[in-house]
Amino acid sequence: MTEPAAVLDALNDDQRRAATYEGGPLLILAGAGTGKTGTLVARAAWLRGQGVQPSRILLLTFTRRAADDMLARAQPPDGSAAERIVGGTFHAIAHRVIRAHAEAFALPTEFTVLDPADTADVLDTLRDARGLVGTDSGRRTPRAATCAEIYSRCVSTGTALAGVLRAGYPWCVPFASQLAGLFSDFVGYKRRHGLVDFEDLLLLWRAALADVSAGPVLRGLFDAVLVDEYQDVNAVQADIVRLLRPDGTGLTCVGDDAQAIYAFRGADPEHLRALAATYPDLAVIRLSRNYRSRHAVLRLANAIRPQHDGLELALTAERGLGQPPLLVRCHDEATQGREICARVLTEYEAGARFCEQAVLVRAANHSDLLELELTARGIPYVKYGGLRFTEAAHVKDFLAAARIVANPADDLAWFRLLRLHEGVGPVLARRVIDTLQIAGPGAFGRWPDAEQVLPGRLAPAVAATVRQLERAAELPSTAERAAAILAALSDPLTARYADAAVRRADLERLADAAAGSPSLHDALVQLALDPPVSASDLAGRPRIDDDFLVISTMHSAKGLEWPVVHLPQLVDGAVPSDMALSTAAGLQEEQRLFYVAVTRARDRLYLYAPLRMHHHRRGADDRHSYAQLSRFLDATALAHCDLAEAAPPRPVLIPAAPLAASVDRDLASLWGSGLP
DNA sequence: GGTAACTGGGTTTTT
DNA sequence: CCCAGTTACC
Repeated sequence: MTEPAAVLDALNDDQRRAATYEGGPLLILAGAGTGKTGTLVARAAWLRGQGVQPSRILLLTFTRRAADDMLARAQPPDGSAAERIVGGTFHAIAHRVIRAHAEAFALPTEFTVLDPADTADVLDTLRDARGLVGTDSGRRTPRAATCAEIYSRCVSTGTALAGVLRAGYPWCVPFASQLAGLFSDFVGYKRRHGLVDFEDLLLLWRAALADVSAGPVLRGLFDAVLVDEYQDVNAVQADIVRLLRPDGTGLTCVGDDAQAIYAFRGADPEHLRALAATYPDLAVIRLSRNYRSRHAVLRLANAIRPQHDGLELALTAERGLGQPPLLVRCHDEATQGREICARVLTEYEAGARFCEQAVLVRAANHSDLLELELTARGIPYVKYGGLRFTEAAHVKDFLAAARIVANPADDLAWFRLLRLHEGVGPVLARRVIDTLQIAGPGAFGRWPDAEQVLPGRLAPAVAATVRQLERAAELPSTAERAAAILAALSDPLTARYADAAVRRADLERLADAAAGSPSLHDALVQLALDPPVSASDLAGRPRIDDDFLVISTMHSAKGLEWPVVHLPQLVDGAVPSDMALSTAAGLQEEQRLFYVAVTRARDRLYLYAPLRMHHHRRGADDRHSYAQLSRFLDATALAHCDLAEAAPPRPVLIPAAPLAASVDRDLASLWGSGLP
């Protein structure tokens, strides 16, 4: 552990003032790249120096990576419990609290945590009863995942259903009463089955903190609370922080309202702006000396940064002038793909390895064409964001089987596992589950009855899987159980997926990762709260000599930096996303997202704007449209950029139509042109 | 009656 | 590419 004094010596004046602030509640307004993490770590060290026990310091973050990062820097990894700072994501800490007092929350000790996909599955099974299927009087009903989003938005913003629908889902307004019914069914279902979703984790923690007898106990566990990325808290999380530190003593919040990009999951930078009203004695310390980016990059960043009264901030460069961002106009998306490849290679030859360069996109599919081009040219890349590993079908199958082994009463898991078998659809699966009376104890014991429900030709395969899972439940170690589950799924997976071998390799890694947990249940909670971003993520870091270009969504890039950053698709409809254009708030969030993307670059920043956009459509009618340069690149912003034109597409040397016609004539001659 | 195979329409971001 | 509706098969 580094001594507090040494940690403080490494700080600049503002950072040191923040780290050693002795008054009441403190807001550190930390711009991008201003050494926020180091300051927070130093503050934790200073608090220890002031005699605060590490175990009485709580550090709340939004990603586990951020939590691990800071904990690793703030304390030795092998200290005793009393020497360790308590840290994690809001959800992870909530889970810890609830699990420790499960009986007070009327939950089984090993309650199941529903991830958002599980939530959508539950809603899917419940929505028939509320007439939320198919097309209702010509209108398409919201999809299960959309219902889940709406539910989550209501809860995490504390807004009534009607308001959420009006603001964000106007096309669902006609279904308001069905949705209301669905949500109340959903809550009932969760309570009956001992299920807890992400929102519940926070709600239950907040309820405990607000409780007359439990509140003071939970509050009293900590002397200091440090909250990272405060601009990303939702209403419930803001309440939790307030309940943890009602008078603000020992509270430190770090954030930057210009980097708030999670409104879609209920976050609102107003909570950060409201801190001053909540705590009249709030001190605000700004960190504006930027140690990441060159001055030329920061000029653009400062030009596009949205400012708010009382929280203005402009970044000043500590790393020299550098080159201005380069805006490259491209004929179309394919040209853009070639152009990015070319510039990635130029940078590579100039000394920037692939892993020192990142392509940041607004939506995961914006890199589709680029990926084709990268593959064609043999440039290795890894992609972050977009589809998550745990959303792949085979991973869900494995997790369902694991959930059955951990808790045979999990009927949602049974539903998925049974349908994995050839010939078993929703109706048969439901019947089997009803026969097994899954909700009660001893479900496995009733299997012989359930087998009678299945047609003779299907029963043996399903029975084999179930027997193996039953035996897996009796194995002593997590590792053995995970292996047994994988073995049980072997046959059905092979039958279901053409690429079963690849998928099995994924699952072997998953099983290995799970083997490290004290119990199968712990492994499942871990996976729900902190899903691996990709299959490669599970295997640990790629080897040190491996060099991959990084493709990431702008959201997943938050908090990271690269020497060279490429930002494609800077046209209206992509950046900003057309999904966000209808509201002023949506557009502001897009602008903050663009700000986040720009401030990831250390040395060089490339902006790309295709002038012609391709729209994927099945069949022959692929369409193109002419694209407007992103509205974020107005005259002020462009004044800080250099401009370039991409190499034009190759001219057409031979007109294609006559060639095609001659090939068609040759083909026709093979079977004669006319039939008798 | 129930499942699989096909077809047509819609695609953001994630703890 | 996923999802929902339709059709064709057991």
